[in-house]
Amino acid sequence: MTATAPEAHPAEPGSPPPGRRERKKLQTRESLIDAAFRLFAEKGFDATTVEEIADAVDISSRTFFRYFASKEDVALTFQEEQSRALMAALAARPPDEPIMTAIRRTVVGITRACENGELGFDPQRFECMLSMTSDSGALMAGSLEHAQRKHREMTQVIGARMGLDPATDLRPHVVAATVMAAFRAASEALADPNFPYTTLSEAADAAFAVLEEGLNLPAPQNGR
Amino acid sequence: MTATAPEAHPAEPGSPPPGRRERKKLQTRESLIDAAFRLFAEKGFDATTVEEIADAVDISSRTFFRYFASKEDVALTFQEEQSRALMAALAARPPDEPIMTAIRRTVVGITRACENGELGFDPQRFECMLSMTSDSGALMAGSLEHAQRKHREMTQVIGARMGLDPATDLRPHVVAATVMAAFRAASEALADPNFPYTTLSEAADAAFAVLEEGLNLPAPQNGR
DNA sequence: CCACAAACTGTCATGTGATGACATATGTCG
DNA sequence: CGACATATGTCATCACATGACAGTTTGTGG
Repeated sequence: MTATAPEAHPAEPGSPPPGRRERKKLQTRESLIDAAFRLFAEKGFDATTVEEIADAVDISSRTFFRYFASKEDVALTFQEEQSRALMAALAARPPDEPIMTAIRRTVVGITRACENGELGFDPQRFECMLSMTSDSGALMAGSLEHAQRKHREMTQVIGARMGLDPATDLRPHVVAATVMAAFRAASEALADPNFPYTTLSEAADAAFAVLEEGLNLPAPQNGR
Repeated sequence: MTATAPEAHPAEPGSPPPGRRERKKLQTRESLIDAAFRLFAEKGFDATTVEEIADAVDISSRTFFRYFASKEDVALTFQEEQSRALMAALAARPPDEPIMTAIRRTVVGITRACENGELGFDPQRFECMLSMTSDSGALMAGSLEHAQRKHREMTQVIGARMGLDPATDLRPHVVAATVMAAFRAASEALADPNFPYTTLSEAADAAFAVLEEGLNLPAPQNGR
């Protein structure tokens, strides 16, 4: 968690990964993720040990840690892809949209894509992540920390879109944080059975709607 | 982190703790916190081991874990007190204040109190927490998770103040999340030397100001 | 094709956080 | 004081994580 990851990213160079070595590495990595999520879904995050994951792919646990910095890290690959997609989609929105509108549409769009499995991975993983995250405190913590790190990138992207320098203007920071917040509020509402929302994208859309209405207003007792 | 805490709270019953046993327990607890923060300040959070903390108070490390559920937990006692104070202060605001205004004043007030040591603990701890949290990923994660848990209480308090039921209305959730977000944005701005803020309370006030102005507006190139 | 360098892997050892089990010491109360 | 509850220490154990070293595979160049 705390240490720097072993940069085992999906690889970026030329489309045909030059050597067989690279291919094998990628394959091992994917197998690990697969096995991990299978076990997570089956026994939960905390109850799954690194050794089990490693055994499932027939490598030593030591080697596992050469692919992922921590157990959380495997699960977080998911959020990593998600936020990568999100950032890209945001950058592609028409530049004349007001910022929150652009963000709302982006977030809701990406979330929906996740739910529908249009993002290159099994939508079951999406659901798996959601439940695991609320079950395991450790994963929750890791997930929040990951979001926090992404937050910084997000601030840059938002700043660029707003034409404001995040180094000197607070506004991009506040916008970025607020977006995360809306998303988080949506997650909680989704977990609560009292709410009518059945999908995260739906709940997120509602949260953004609240945000756009403005927050300060409803003074306690009189219809505003 | 993930497990439930050993409910070793400051104790709540009659002002004079009945027996000597309770007193000793309380004292041990305080000593542990003291020793922990001394070591944290000296060597950092990650580099301090539970054994060292325990040794400093001359108890076994096993006993340490009977007082605190985890190493993070010791550091988080701080945030615990802080959010307790915050929640109380919020509930005490005049009920006719618009919600965000009430929150802004509460948060800024409590933060200032922390900075000035008016909250029953050494303000150095405040600073210590700030730097530790940004240095240690583990503590950062723990801190975020703690905030997440507090978030739920906060949502209730805010809901009550707004006269809205958090079980069926998204708005209290979004407000609570947004407040946390503003606070977090302020923390980051404070860490960045480019910003002119020298205290967290100052940065937080600025963040809330941005929030009150509204977020959606600045379309990229033309004055809104 | 062979030799060499680089990189991947396994094994072993170690440190740390966290928890269960059990015996012991200490405070509490009749 | 004696019975009881609770706190603590010791010991054992597990899981995550990392460093060190050796063996193996792969890529490269003669």
